Amino acid sequence: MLRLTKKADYGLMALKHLAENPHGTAQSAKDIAEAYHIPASLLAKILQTLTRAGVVISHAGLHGGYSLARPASEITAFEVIRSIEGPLFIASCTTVHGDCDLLGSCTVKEPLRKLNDTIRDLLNEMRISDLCEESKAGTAHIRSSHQNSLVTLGSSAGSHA
Amino acid sequence: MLRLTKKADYGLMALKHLAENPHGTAQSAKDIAEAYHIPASLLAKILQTLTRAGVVISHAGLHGGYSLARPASEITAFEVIRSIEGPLFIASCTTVHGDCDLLGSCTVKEPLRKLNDTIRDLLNEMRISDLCEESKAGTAHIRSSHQNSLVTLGSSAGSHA
DNA sequence: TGCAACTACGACTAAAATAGTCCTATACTC
DNA sequence: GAGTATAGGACTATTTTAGTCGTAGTTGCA
Repeated sequence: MLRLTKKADYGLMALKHLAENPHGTAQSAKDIAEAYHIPASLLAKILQTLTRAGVVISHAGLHGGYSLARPASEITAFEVIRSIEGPLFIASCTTVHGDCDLLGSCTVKEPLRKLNDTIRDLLNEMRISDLCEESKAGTAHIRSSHQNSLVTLGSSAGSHA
Repeated sequence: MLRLTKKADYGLMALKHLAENPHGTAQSAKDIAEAYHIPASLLAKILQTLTRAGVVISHAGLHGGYSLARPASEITAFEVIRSIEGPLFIASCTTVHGDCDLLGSCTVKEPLRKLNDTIRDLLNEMRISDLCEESKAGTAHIRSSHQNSLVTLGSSAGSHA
């Protein structure tokens, strides 16, 4: 449920890759794509989108490529995903303007809007630098301040699969 | 981003409808579908799925239909969505078994898994009865304990297109 | 100056998921 | 047994996602 598209996945991976690049030098879409075995031309388009969104900086020409526009700690997962996937809403009936196909007859829109806000907020607090820490530190923490209110549910959720 | 399918939407709406049914008598898929202007045959299939999942009880024959298998307060949004959409994971590369298309090369799987867990937990705490309260009480609260830490971002998210 | 390596971007095709329909069988009530 | 309902599989249509291609523009360097 609630799936990210591959493009968003690839985008996050590429940004993480750039963030981990020690020298901050530009890396070509092709090189990054090869590192993760993803289609180079597709990743190129994704990085172009992220360039327009101001998340990365592009550098054309020989030895060109992409680099982060800001420190990894200042780039949120939310802006990356929204840049790539566009502004969507969890309830499929609702559009950007808050409209609803079903108009008055849709009764779940409001409750879902709150859920949507919460998820957006979670993504807003997740940074590219967090992705790096995760893989380095083994099992880390996305945000310690959340843990008391949110991660409590880890136990109550054991009933799935 | 992170969109629910229409089927899940319809399913939640139908369950909310059943939960609000004062007498607890069975309601036919056709009647519910007409109330919300959604395709009757599609809703019928969704309700059949929910029947198999043990969320609703079906009653064939004249004056038959569907009713909740349990009190609305004991049915979570999570089980409804998972029943309808199947067990998915937020990272598109990951399957039910925790596999990843990209295998070792996917670096964002782990951090996203935590996000996935958190979202699942949120859905687990959201009950059908909550959907009903929302629309009655006007603007209610899914979980008051969330508001201080999360809903702050409503403002910070206004910066996009 | 000219080539090679890169980004930029729109048009396009392919594949997969979602949405919705149809048909037949079966169950139940009156 | 007639009528109304669920059960469910097969099917089609639509939309979204994924990925490709071609061309144009930019830059660095020999």
